[in-house]
Amino acid sequence: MTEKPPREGKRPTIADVARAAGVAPAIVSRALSPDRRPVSLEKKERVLKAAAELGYHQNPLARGLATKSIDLVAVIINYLSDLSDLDLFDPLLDAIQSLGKQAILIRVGKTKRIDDFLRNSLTYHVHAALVFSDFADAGEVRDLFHSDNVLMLNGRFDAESAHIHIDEERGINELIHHARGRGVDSAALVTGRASSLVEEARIKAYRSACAAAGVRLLIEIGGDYSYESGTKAALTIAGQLPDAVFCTSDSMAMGVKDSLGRGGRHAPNDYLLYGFDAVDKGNFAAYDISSVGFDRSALIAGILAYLKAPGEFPPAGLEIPTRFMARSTG
Amino acid sequence: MTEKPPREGKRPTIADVARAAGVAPAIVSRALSPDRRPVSLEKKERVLKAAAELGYHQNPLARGLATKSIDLVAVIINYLSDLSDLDLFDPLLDAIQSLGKQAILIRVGKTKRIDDFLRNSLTYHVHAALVFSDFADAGEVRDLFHSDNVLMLNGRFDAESAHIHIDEERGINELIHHARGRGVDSAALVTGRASSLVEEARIKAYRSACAAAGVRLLIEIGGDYSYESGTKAALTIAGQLPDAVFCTSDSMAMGVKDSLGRGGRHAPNDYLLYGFDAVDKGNFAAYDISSVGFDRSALIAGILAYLKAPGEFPPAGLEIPTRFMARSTG
DNA sequence: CTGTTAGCGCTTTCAC
DNA sequence: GTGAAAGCGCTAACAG
Repeated sequence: MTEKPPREGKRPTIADVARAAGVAPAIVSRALSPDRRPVSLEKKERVLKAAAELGYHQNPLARGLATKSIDLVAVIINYLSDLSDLDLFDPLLDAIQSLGKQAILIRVGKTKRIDDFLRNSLTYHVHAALVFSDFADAGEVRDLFHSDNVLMLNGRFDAESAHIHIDEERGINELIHHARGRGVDSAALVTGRASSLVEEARIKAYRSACAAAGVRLLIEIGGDYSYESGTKAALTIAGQLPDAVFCTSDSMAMGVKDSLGRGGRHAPNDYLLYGFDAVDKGNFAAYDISSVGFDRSALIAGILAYLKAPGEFPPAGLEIPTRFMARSTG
Repeated sequence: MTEKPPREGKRPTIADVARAAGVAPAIVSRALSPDRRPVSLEKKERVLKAAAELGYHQNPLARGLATKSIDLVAVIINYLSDLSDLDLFDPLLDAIQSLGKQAILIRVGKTKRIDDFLRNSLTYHVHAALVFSDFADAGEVRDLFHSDNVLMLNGRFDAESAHIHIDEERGINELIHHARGRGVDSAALVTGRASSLVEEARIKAYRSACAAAGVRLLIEIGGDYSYESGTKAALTIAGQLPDAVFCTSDSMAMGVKDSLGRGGRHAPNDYLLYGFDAVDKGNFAAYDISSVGFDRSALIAGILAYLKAPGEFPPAGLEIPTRFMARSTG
């Protein structure tokens, strides 16, 4: 595919195509637009032919400047670190690209001054922002993006903001119910970073479900979702092993399993073990941990619907149910 | 932080700041530039003050159009699916952002017509492209990007292209040597997609290292790097269990371990098991698999150096050695 | 050092 | 349906 721009070293512009096709630049713009715009069929064909011959490709910067829009979707996350991230972001990237858009992945980490590195960046002008990170609430995020197309997926939404909410309560209730049914009387809860609203709600759901079912929560141990923090938490738990250990992430449950296993305590014989996330990619035989999960393709579909027509997204947000998934540890 | 643009509903432009500060637009541009550009200290201060008061933020689209450059780095990958991806891309994102740039993640998948969805996109205009995917060779990639700043990390480099090469041969030689030292005489090799140049080289390295060390390669089984493909491969291997099983990814080794384990065959007693990648995030106790790895921070540092000064990158490319890492399975 | 001018490449009025 | 012209917001080049 050898292409020779008319001017050496420079890429052909719309003006070059116009000259080659013998029409005005505006006609080229219309002919090449995906929308149906008024152009005679004959000229349109001439333009298309000329564009192909010259190897013309639109400059998205110039178009963006003129239209104040850009086919970029910002995906804002805390970290890319968990197995469940793989399950989610790989299909998400695919979905975004299937729309002809591209994803710019913003890893917030523990940055405090997020706006410093957002304000002057392209991110500021994206078509839409998908906020998984809990770094900011809906109002702050709206202020941070030029676009109003902000989809909150971090639980920090308000009346104005589009959002998708994972109904974790339902799955957690099922889980506790299941544990109770297997005779669980006492339990330990291993949690993630409490600074997250989602995590906070998750913890509360465990507490109230336990209370309602009559499961005594002997201890709560703070982790950070990671495998390592699970192994550490288990050290504390081992002292007084409860009937069950609930973890707010699968990775932590894996850590708990290995750590307690080293002390000869094995699930489900010596205790019941429950994780959270129900990762697919990480559903290894050695860690077949009962968990709470949801239909990721439903989430992706919801996001896709939002990206396609943000205006038509249900104002009340979208709700995605979770379900308890029994595996071998509980 | 309430900001009121001079014109209702519109964001302040450089012209607004110039007016407020009583200087010319060009002065504002210079004053706000991160580079040291000729501006009197006094005016610079006036500009900075006015900009702050107006809540001015640069429009990167306009700057990009004028300068033909943009602070965006394209990261081109096949999939985001493996544990080793987490180990690599999380710190990589962090590194890119530490440079004030942002990463646009292109997931090629099995797309054939990659250029269709690249040509008209912003990707075309990025500051640099980091090519992990093996979708194209150096020449094609150069043709695909406006920028000449393409760093090949997929093994498909040529004399002209900047590249970082992971010297896998070294680690593989060490691994085979180690296996041989433990009495391994026969082995099976479980491979990934052979379409990848890196994988092809990896397979060859195993073959020649085995030949050199006197290890008979009884069988080669094609997988796709995934855990599932490892479990499948093990079904074939189980028929005639060799002394060792070499896998070109840790995930496949995990699958092999579980699958053979179900048949009562356990490493390292019944056979030796070796993976490849030496993932950290996925170094779970249940899968403490001997593997080949490299210093990921060295790779990140190399990429960072390239992004900072592509012109000063060693023309011969950068070489990163791998090492065998003995764990409990071999 | 400063300010004016001329674009970057595209889309969008708005007359014709 | 068509095309001239006016920007989008910014920076580079050039005189002053």
